[in-house]
Amino acid sequence: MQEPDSQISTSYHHGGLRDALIAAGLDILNEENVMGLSLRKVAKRANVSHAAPYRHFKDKQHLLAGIAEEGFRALAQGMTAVLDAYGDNPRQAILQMGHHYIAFGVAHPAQLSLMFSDLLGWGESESLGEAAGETFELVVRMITLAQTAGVVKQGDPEQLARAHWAMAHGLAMLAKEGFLSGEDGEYDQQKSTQALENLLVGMEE
Amino acid sequence: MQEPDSQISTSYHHGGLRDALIAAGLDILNEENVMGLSLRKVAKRANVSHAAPYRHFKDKQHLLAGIAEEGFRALAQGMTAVLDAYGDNPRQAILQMGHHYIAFGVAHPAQLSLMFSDLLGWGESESLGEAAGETFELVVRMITLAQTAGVVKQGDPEQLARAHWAMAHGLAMLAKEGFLSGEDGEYDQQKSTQALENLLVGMEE
DNA sequence: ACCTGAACACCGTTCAAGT
DNA sequence: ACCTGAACACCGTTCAAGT
Repeated sequence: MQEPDSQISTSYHHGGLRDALIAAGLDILNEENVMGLSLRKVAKRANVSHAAPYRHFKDKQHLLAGIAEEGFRALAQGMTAVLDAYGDNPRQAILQMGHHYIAFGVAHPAQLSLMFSDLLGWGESESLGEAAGETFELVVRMITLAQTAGVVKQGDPEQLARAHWAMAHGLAMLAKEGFLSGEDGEYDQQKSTQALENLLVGMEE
Repeated sequence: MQEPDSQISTSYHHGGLRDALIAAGLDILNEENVMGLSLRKVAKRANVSHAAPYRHFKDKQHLLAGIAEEGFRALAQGMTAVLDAYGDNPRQAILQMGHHYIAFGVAHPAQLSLMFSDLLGWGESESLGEAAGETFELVVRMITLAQTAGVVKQGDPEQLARAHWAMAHGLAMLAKEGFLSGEDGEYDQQKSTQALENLLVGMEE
C-alpha cells in the first residue's frame, strides 16, 4: 500500500480530474452564476490547461450535466437522511422532505436552476436521468410509507409523489428568488410550511 | 398625421428599438437557449450594430431582465383572460389558471427559466418586480373570488395564492423537462390536473 | 493515455468618431 | 440623440505536438 498523497494535487489519473472539474464548476456556480461558469475558468481552477477538460467531457454541456447530476445525488443523499430520521412519523417526513428540498435550493440556487435548465441534454447522459430517477423514487418511497401508515390516501403513489415534488420545487424556486421572504427580508420557512400543509391535507383525502 | 410606416423597418426612434431587441432575444431564446443568446446576435437580428443595444440596456443582464419582464406581462395577460372566462366558476378558474401557467412553461421553457433565474438582478429593475407582483396579484384575486364563493377556506389569501403559484410553477418546470410525460412521451395534462386537485382539496379545508 | 499551446470564430463591453 | 467600427480581454472548440 503506497501513499499517493504526494501527487494528488498535481496529477489526475483514473478520473480524479473529472471530479475536480465538477467541484471547481460547483464553486464557480455558487460564487457567481451560470453565465460566469466558463470551461476555461474551471480548467484554471483545477490547475490544468483550458483544453484538458475535453478529455473528460465532450463539451461544456456535458460538464454542466455532470454538475447537475452531482446535485441530484446530493439531494438524494439528504432526502435519505430525512427519511431515516422521520421514518416513524410519515407526516413529519413529508413536511421535512419538502423543507430539505427548499433548503437545498436556497443554499445552491444556481445549481438547482441548472438541474432543471434547458442546457443539459437529458437524452445524452443516461446517468443524469438515473440520478434524477433515484431522487424521485425516494419521494415515492416516502409516499408509500405514509400510505401504509394511513397518513395519506390510497392510490398511485407516483401521482402523489409528483404533486409533492412539484410543490417542493415550486417553493424552492420562489424562496431562492425572495418571494417567500418575511418582513425582515429573510426566507420565512413558515410560508413553506403553510403551503406544504395545504397539499398534505389534500393528500389525506 | 403622417404615415411613419416607410421608416419603421430601418429606424428605431422613440424606444422602438428596445422592443425590437426584446422580441429578437425572445426569438433566439425559443429557438435555442440562454447560452445561445448573445447581445451581438440580438443586435444583428434587429439590424443594428453590436453596440447599439447599449443605448437601451445597460448591459446584457438588463436585456435579460427586459425579456423576463415581457414574460411576466404575457403571463398576466393570459391569466386575466382565464379569470374572465371562468369568473363564475372559481373552482374551474383555479384549475385552468394552473394549466395556463404550465402551458406557458411548455411553450416558452427558456423564457420561464429565465424569469426565475439568478441572472436578472431583481434589485436593479423596479419594473421587473412590478410585473412579477402584478402576476401574483392576479392569483390573489382569484383566491379571494374563490373564498367569497365558498370554494376555498377563509384565511390569508396571499398564503393560498403562494401555494397555488408554487404548485403551478413546480408542475411547469417538471412538465418542460419531460417529467410529466405519458406513455407516448408527450406532456400528459392529466398528471397536472391530479396534482392541482390534490392541492385544491387541501385548500377547501 | 493524458496534457499542452497555438489557432479560429465568437463573445461582452468600451469609446472615439460620425450623422 | 442615436449609431458605428475598432479595440480589448475573454469565450468554446479543435488539433498538431509533446510526455
